[in-house]
Amino acid sequence: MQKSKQDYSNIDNKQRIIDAATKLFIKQGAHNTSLADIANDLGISKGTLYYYYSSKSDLIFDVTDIYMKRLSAKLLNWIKGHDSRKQPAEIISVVFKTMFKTTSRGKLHIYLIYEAITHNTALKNRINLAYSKWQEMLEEGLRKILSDKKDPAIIAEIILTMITGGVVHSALGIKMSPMNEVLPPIVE
Amino acid sequence: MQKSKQDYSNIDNKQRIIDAATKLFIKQGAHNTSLADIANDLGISKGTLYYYYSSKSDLIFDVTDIYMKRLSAKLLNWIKGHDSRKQPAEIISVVFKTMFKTTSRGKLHIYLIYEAITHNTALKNRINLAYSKWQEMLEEGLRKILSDKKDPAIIAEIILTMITGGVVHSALGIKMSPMNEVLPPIVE
Amino acid sequence: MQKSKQDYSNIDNKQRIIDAATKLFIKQGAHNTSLADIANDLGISKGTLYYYYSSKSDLIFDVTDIYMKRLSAKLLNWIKGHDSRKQPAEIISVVFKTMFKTTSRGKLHIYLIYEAITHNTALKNRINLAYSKWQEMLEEGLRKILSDKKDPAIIAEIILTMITGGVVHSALGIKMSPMNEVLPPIVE
Amino acid sequence: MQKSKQDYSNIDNKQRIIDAATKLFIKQGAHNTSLADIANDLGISKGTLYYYYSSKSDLIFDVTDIYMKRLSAKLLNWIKGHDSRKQPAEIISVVFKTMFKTTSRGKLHIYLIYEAITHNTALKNRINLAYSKWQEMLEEGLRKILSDKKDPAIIAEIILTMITGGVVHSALGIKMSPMNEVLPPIVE
DNA sequence: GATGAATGAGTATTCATTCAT
DNA sequence: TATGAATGAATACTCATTCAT
Repeated sequence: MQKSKQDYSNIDNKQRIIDAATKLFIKQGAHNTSLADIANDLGISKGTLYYYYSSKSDLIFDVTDIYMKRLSAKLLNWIKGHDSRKQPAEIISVVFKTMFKTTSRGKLHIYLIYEAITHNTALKNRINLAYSKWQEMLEEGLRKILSDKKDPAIIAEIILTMITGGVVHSALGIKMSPMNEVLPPIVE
Repeated sequence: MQKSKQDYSNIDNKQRIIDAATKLFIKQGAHNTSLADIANDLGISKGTLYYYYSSKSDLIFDVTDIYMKRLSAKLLNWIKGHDSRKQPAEIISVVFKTMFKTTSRGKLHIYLIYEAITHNTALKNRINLAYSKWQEMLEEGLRKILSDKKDPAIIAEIILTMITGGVVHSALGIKMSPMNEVLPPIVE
Repeated sequence: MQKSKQDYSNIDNKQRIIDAATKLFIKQGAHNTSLADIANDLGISKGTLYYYYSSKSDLIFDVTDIYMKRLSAKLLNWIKGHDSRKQPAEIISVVFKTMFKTTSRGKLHIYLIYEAITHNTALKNRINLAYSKWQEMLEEGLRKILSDKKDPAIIAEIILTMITGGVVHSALGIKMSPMNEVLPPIVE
Repeated sequence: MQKSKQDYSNIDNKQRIIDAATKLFIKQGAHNTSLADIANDLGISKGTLYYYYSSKSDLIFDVTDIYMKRLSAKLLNWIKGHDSRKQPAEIISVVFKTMFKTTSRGKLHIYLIYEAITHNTALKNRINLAYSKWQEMLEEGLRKILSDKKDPAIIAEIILTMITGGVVHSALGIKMSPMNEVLPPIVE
């Protein structure tokens, strides 16, 4: 029992670190956030940080992992829950908005992608994995609501690409038209 | 005369610096390229670099500026030159290809956007400006080839968003369907 | 009874620690072996290590102590056992070989000496003690096999110095002639 | 001219750094001397140190190189200058003493060897090179003063081994008999 | 006896920037 | 114009040691 309790607290501490890191990454990007920043934010020593994470990239990986899992969960919820009596554009608009809102949360998405691209590593694979899972989930969800003329695979790909592009544009402050104007030409 | 000649050579030197910087930014990203790297590559001293650029972000700005101008020029060429007898999807596919011929050029795009987002500054405005110009140009070009049912403004926006998203996906190594499969549901 | 049993196990644990430390010191040197390395190797916690050894240098001392005792024992065996009908050079060659069978063991010798020199302490005295004992033992052994013209004290000193030098040279990869070519000018 | 002057001062600065490093290495060993120590000692910033030496091991290499060259020069002087009317033991005693004195200067010799052994690299080769040169030089010198019965190569090897061993012993505080008692059994 | 957690001082290295000449 | 030299603040990472439980 004691052991399990200890494990639990250990996980809690890791979670606390991830939370703080996520918060700071959102503000400044991973590259511009030092381990000292994170330790300071948590009121712990840098040494303690290293007790839980033996390198900065390990930490970045976990931040990414958890972030991606959260997005996947949201997508899954949507697939299970959407009301098929509505218009396709309207339905998809919800996915888009949900993912977009989470995604554009402080540019984290872009920062993590940047890390993946510049420092190669496992991160790229992790993000790739997430994207192919999303592609599958979206396809499955779209199959139920699209007319037979549309290929769910292609539409899913378009939507994913637009989500990524939209996140970047939003971080750049480029204005986007509302979804109910943008989506119809694609899905209807 | 002498002055004008000096100015000219001054501009040449700036251009040389920008070229070297661009080359290195493509390879390693702006953040991971030191001024020493650039100076070395050119065979000049860091001091000389500072004679032409009083800070690293000034240099990054100029690199971005020139890069964006070049992309705009490519887009303009397309508008003037495209053959309106072809299918819309096919035509737009060419835009995409001309703008980001190589993955490495796509990487530069992301790197510069990253700098713009993380270090705020004038860079963001510069990129914004480029994007709105592209939006206009695309709209104008699309007006000639789209059926009346489609709104060129919305389609232009979709295409631009997909270009940005596509560049990112390609840098991540996410497989994309060929444009001529992706675009039809949107433009036809 | 219980107490004695506990003591016994306590000694066993210390011995296990010394064994692991020795193994790692041979590979990486004492300076480059962290207490975490040793604890990991043993599958115990760093805390436990500190239960048995209150500082790293205490541990190094014990490693040295046991190592030196083992070498002394080998030398003693030689003195008791050598066959005086053989040539002196041949006999002494055996001493050398038994003491430093492997280069790795030779490396340990140097590493420990380095610790003794850089961190002064008791270590230097401990090693000194070993060397004077070896000097005595060698003298005694040589007395039996050398011709009367040779002073066993001086010859013993020469041999010990050459052993130390030889160990260092071997660790450096400096080629050495075989002992039976080197020793004759000295002992015969 | 100005260039040559600048080069010269650059070399002077490198020399100043090497001198300070040597001094501190003698006191504490290379491993225990931080670059901050050296910079402080010189009253310059760590950044400046890196202007001249791009890594610590580069600096250690140069310290070793210069130290080895100095020893080689001393040996050369001896070969040119010794008086062949004296007894062999007496002559060699001078080499031994000269090298020994320089060598035992603050344990530097051992520290550098330690670095070579633990951190492999180019250092080992550099030291190896020095040793083989010394072997040759000693051989040449000995050929002139030894009786025909002695093989100069073997005697040179013995002497070098004893120098290395003697340096270590001296750093450990192990007493050595005077050379005129130690050498005769070897060279006469 | 044993351990997990926490620490803080230290270490090599990087880099944009400044400035006298 | 051009540069070599100097800097100092920052950064990721290491490790012996302590201590409450």
